[in-house]
Order: sequence, then structure tokens, then C-alpha cells
Amino acid sequence: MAIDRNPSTPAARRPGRPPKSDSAATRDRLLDVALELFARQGFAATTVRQIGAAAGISDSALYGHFPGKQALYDALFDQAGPVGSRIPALDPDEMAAAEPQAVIRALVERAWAEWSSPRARQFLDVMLREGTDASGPGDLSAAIELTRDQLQMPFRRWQERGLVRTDLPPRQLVWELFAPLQVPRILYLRGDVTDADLATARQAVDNHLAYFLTSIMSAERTP
Amino acid sequence: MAIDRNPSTPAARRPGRPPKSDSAATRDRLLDVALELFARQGFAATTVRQIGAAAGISDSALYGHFPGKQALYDALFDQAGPVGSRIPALDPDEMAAAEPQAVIRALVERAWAEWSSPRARQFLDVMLREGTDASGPGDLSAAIELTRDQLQMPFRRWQERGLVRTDLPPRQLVWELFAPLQVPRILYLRGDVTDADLATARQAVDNHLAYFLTSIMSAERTP
Amino acid sequence: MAIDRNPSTPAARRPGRPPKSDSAATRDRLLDVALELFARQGFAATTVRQIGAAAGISDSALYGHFPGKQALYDALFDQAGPVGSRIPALDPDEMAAAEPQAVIRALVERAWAEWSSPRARQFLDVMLREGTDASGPGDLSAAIELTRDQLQMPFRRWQERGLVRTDLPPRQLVWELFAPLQVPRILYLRGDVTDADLATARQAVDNHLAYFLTSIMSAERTP
Amino acid sequence: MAIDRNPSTPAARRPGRPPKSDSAATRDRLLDVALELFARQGFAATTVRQIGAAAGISDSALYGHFPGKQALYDALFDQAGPVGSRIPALDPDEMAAAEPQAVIRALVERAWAEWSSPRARQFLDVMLREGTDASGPGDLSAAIELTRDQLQMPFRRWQERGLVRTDLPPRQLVWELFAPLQVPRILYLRGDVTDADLATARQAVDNHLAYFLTSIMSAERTP
DNA sequence: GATGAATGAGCGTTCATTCAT
DNA sequence: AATGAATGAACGCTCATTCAT
Repeated sequence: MAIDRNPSTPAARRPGRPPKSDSAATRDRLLDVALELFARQGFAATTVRQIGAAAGISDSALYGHFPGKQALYDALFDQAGPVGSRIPALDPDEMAAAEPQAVIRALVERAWAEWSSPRARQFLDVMLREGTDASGPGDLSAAIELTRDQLQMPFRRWQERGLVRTDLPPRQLVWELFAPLQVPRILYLRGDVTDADLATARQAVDNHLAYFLTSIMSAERTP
Repeated sequence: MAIDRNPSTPAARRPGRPPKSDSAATRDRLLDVALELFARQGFAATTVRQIGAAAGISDSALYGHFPGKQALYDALFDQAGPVGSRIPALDPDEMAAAEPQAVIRALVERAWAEWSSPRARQFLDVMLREGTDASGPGDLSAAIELTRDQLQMPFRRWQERGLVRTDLPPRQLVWELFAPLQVPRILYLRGDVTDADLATARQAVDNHLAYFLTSIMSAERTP
Repeated sequence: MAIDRNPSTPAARRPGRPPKSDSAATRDRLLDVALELFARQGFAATTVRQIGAAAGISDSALYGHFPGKQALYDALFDQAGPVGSRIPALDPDEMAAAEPQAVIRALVERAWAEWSSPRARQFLDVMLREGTDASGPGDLSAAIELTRDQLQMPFRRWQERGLVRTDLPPRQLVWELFAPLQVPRILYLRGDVTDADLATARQAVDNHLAYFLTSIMSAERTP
Repeated sequence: MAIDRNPSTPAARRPGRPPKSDSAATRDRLLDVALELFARQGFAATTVRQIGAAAGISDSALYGHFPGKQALYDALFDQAGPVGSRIPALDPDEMAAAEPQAVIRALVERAWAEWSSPRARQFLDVMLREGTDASGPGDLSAAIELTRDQLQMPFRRWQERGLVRTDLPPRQLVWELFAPLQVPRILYLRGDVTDADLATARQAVDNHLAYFLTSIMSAERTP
């Protein structure tokens, strides 16, 4: 029968934290929700409190994981790399040896798969929005150039084998395949895409693919 | 000799003109500088103080011309209409009757002139940046559709006269001409364009034009 | 008979300011209350909201008068000059010609008047508290040195006339008069002085004065 | 030979010593670094993180030793006692019997030794800075009073023996000896003292000592 | 039509403190 | 005895907006 040694305790409950924890998971959650909010509202219009709330923590807890709002943003892009360059490359020699039609269809399919992923759509939103930073639309441009470099060799081989038209340099042929695909991507494959948007974008991709394949068939042309 | 009835009047007041200092001019100046700032920094990151200062008035004076910051933004887009639709149309019958090559070259030239104007570049920046509002990239999409509508007739006529390929519907041909041009536009024709950017964009336009013209020439194709 | 063009105005009252104004007066009030708060609590422990509230405005309005909290602090010391140097100087020649006793009594009286003013007491508090800044106790030191410079001439003259002891340089005699007076000042003449404090300080000053006057009388000494 | 009951014990546990890692040592380290930081930056501007880091533990570990930041501060002053009272007393009878000159020189030497110690300098800083708390400059005042009490007896004896002037009460003579010494102390013997500061302070002390000794010599005076 | 003093909401960030481990 | 993830309060400051002049 212990005597209550402190009967006059006013006992106002002080701050503290409730239960649980998991540092790495929280960090990842912060990155996820931040990407989504930056994509939807832009960096400046997204508040630290929103990010915290969406991740299920208070705003001040965020500072235990990142030094600040900008650092969160930077971490997002460090982790992502050049955004458009994610089309998984096929083996160059294999491509050169195969039929152009099949190879090109496969490449476009891969681009589609990459671009329509939620993460890629959100990164695209942020990239288009935040023009001033290092990670502006310049990234998109760099991604296109990278693709041109990677694919010019197979196209040259196909030209040498007489499978595709030879009146234009291979780098331009790659451009004519991929650059137009960025248009449905930019117009429809955004963070908040609807099913209708997806269908519209897919239709545009298929149409362009058909046009491109018929346009590069070898034929006599007068440049 | 008229007697000066008011010897201290610094400027003789002319009869036909209302005395108000310059309301409309100030309003226009506000729209101009706001567009420039929104394009460069985004809506959220632009303050009314900045806009006022750039227009040569105090921030509170802005509220004499617009009910608020958002209203200024809205007025900008009300005044502009669908952004990409500004390609001055040629006469449809004239187009249909002329040589495709010459007409298409002229159309692209007009698009280039429109897109490279400072105002159009700034509007593009704002549109790409502010995705949430009514005036997001949807406008770009609408502009492309509008062009497709306006130009499908001449292409159909050319098809009927055997001047361009017939394996694809005319609306798609228009798409294949104009949609790819949006890529250099979006990547390089921004508010803060440099001479190098301009040259790069122009080169891409010319390259695409040459490719397009050779690709739509009538020829036998197996779809 | 104007028609009410806007009968559905919901008219939620938005922010705004109530009435009145007077820029310079508000600025002065801010300086006053800031000095008092800095003296009582220290710079770091005083919040901008406290200063604003004490001056009768909101915290954000403060930024219309000063660029920030530090600027307010700096303005306070720019306006004040070296804190201890405010003892109004007497005319040097007049001093040298007069009786030492009377002159010295007058000087101490002036120092007392200056040091016991509310403003000087508050400045002393702040100075002693904020050791890191340019306006730390170094100012006190500078003030003492200044006094030594200003008064050494009359003491030398008195020495030459055989009115005060000659075994010590005049600068030290000045030190022995004024430096000890800083002790009651520092201990009792603070921002929150009570009547009892004032009396204690005054007693210490009088005691020291009596001691000093008898100690500097010319007499034979063996150093 | 005792059998090791716990073969995985990394360190053999010695019988007589409590197993707690170093509680008392950590506590002392916390007090030390807290004093230094409070002296340098002030209480409000010093964070518990800084204190913890300087003591080699995390901030939350501090709460295992003290209930909070304020408690640490209080512990510091509980442990210290009245700050200026640390001048080690000489034996009263011995003092009264000896030559005033020698005794006074010895006393001043002890005061100097005490005041120039790092710990005393840091306490002085904190005391002057934190005026609001119980441990403000009132402590300094108390210390001076204490010294006056302790030394008035020897001075009275010297007066009775005709060795020092009798026109002033012994308590004031003590004041005239020690109070002025607080001035170089406060101005120069701070936490961050430089060698130049030390030399300046020492010079002031020596000058005052010489002046005092010649001023209290017995002589006929007319009050 | 314009100014400038003022406001209230809210922002990014810091801090003393709590608690499960 | 110590850690580290978390909290809630508060801080300095910015911003869009109001209103008397």
C-alpha cells in the first residue's frame, strides 16, 4: 500500500512522441509524398506541413530526416537521375541484326512502359514546372540526345543493309521516331492522368508508330 | 490670345481627352510585367510587390486595377485565348489549290514566327508551369487539335489530287507535321531563350520539315 | 436611380488595418519598447511579437519600420553613441582655473545625472548583457578612457599649482575618481532600479567622493 | 579461484566498484561545458544540443542527469556559491598584527588569482549577462559586502595602532580598496580573455594598489 | 489613381522535451 | 545510461490584402 508521495500533481501532459518508429521507411514515405505534392502543386506552393501531414508525421519531424525542404527536393532528383533516359537499352548488335520493324516496336513499347509509370509521370510534372533549377526541361532535352546517341548505330546498320531510307542521317531518323512521342507524353502522361488520357496518349503513340514505320521504308527519294 | 484661366496648370488640358492619368496604360503595363514574372518565376513565387515595382507603382495600387493577384493571372489568359492557336490561317481554298510543298513551308514559317515571339514564349512557360489551373497544358493540346481541324481540308484535297500519300487520314498527316514541332518549341523556345537556343530550335524545325515533305510524297506503300 | 448591380455580395470582411497612423512616432515607440525589453530580457529572449505588442502594433508591422530584429538593435546603438561618454564636458580652461573641489563635485554630479536616467540605465543593461556584439562592455571601457583623456589636462594644471598630489600621473588620478563610480552604477543603476537601489548607489558615490577629495590633497608622500 | 559465471563479460567486473558507467563524470562534464557555453553565448542562445554535443552525449541523454536546461543552470550556481566571495581568507588576528602594506598586497594577490581563473571568469560572464534570474549581479554586490565584513576588523586594528588614516570608517576603506578592482575585472577578466586583456587588467590593479597604499597612510586631514 | 501603414495567416525552421527501445 | 524519432510551441519573417488619406 504505497503512499502517494505526490498528491498535488497538476500533471499537465507535456509534448513527447506517441509510439512506433522506422527511420528508413519514414524517409521513403517523405520522398514519395513530397514528389506527389511537388508534381501536383509545384515546389513553392507545397508546404512542409503538407508534406509532413501526408507522411503521417509532424512538420518538425521532417527535419530529422532532411535538413530542409530544398534538401528533400534535391534528394528526389539525386535519386532519379536524368528523367527521360530510363528507356532500358536493348543490345546494340542484336538490334542491328534484327528486323527494324520488330526492334522499333519493342523500343516504343519500353518507352511507353517507362513513361506511363506513376513515378515517371510525377517527375515529368516537376521537371516541366520548375524551370529555374538545374533539373528543368534541360533534362528532357538531354534524355532525347542520349537516346539519339544510343540508337544511331542500329539505324546506320539498317541503312547499310538497305532496310531503311538513306537520304537522312541516322540521328535524325531516331529523332523523328522519339521526339514526336514526347508530345502525347507531355500533354497526357502527367501525374494526375485519367484513363481517357491514357487511351488518348496510347492512340497517338500507335498512330505515330505506324506512320514512322511506313515513312522510313527504303524507297527512291529526291532530297 | 486666349487668357490662361489657371496660371499654375503645368500641362494645358486638352478638351477631348478624359483627365484620368493613364489607367489603361498602367493596366497594360501590369499585365506585361506580370506575364514576364510569372513566366520566369512561376505564379506562387511571384509577389505582388515585385509586379508593382516592375510596373512602377506600389503594390497596393495594383488593387485599383485588378481585384487581386489571381485576377491578374486570369486576365492574362482571358486576353490570350488558346495559346497555340495563333498561327494565322491561310485561305483554305487557296491552300488546297497551291502546291503542298510551298504551302507547308509557309505554314511552318508562320508557326515559327508566332512561337518565337517573346509573348508566346512567356505564355508557354506559364502554361507548362501552372498545371493545376484551368490554363494548364490542356491549352497546348487544344491548340494542336484546332490546327488539325483547320488544315485537314487542304490535305484531303491534296490526297484527292494524288499529291500526298493516301494511306493515312488527313488529320494524322497534320499531326505528324505539327506535333513534332512542339518538341523544339517546348525545349528551347522559352521565356529566357538564348541565341544558341534559337538556332538549335530552328535547325530541328528545318530538319523535321525536310523529313516530313519527303515522307508524305505519294508512293506505293503497304500499310 | 442606380440599379444594384451586385445584390449577392457575400461580403466576408477581409484583413486590412483599422485606423490611424504616424510613421515616425511608431518608429520611436518601437525603439523605446525594444530598448526596455532588450534591457530586461536580453536580445535573444525578446521576441518580435513582444516588441510589436508593447508598441501597440502587430509583429509584421514592425518590418515596415525596420528590416528585422537585428536592425532594430543596431538602430538603438547607432542612435546612442558610446554609452558612458555622455558626461557633458565642462570647459577645460575654466576647470583648470577653478578650485579642484568644486569642479570635481560638479563633474560627479553630472555623471550621476546621466547615469541615473532611465535610458542610460537600460543601455547599460543591454551592454553588459550582450557581450558578443560590437557594443559589448568594450564600450564602457572606451567611455572611461575618453573621460581620462578629457580630464587629464585640468588635473595637470592643478598639480602644477600645487593643489593636488604630484606623485601620480594625472590620468591615474582621473581613473581613481571615475572608475570606482562604475561599481555602484553597475550594481545598482540598472533598468529596473528601485528607490532603495538609488539611495544605496548615491551613498556609495558620496562616500567615494569624500574619500577621493581627501586623498588627492597635496601632501608629502614617499612613493 | 572464482569461476567466471558469465564467460561473455567483456570486462571483468571489479567487486568494490558500482557498475554504472560514469554517471558522476558525465554530470560534471555537462556542468563544465554548460558553464562555458552559457558564458560565451548566454543562456537563451545556448541549446541543449550544443551542451550535449560538447559533453559527448546526445541531447536527450542530458535529461538523465538534469530535469532540464534550467535545472542545469541552477545546479551551476548552487554549486558555486556567491561568486566573488572566493577570496581565501587570511587569519584575522594574523592580519591585524602584521604590517598593513604586506597584508593588503597579499590580499590583492589572492583576489587576482581567484578572478583570473577560467571558472571565475566564466561565472562572471554569466552573472553579468543573466540579469533576470536570482543569480544576477546581486551576487557581485553580496560578494563585495562579504569582503567588507571580513576585513573591517583588521583595518580597525590598524587604525587603533595609528597605521592608517582614521577619518573614515574601516568598512569604507575596504570598499575603496576592493570595489575599484571590480572595474578592470568586469572590463577585462571575461571568459574570452586575451593576453593583452590580462596585462591591461593587471596594470590597472597594480596602479590602484599603489594609489591606495599611499592614500591610507596616516596623516592629518581636514574632512 | 496612388500611397504607405497596418493586418492576419501562414511559412520554413529551431528548440526543449518525451518516450520506446 | 544513452539513443533517436517524434512532438508542439514558438520564432523571425513574408505575403496578399485593406483602408484612411
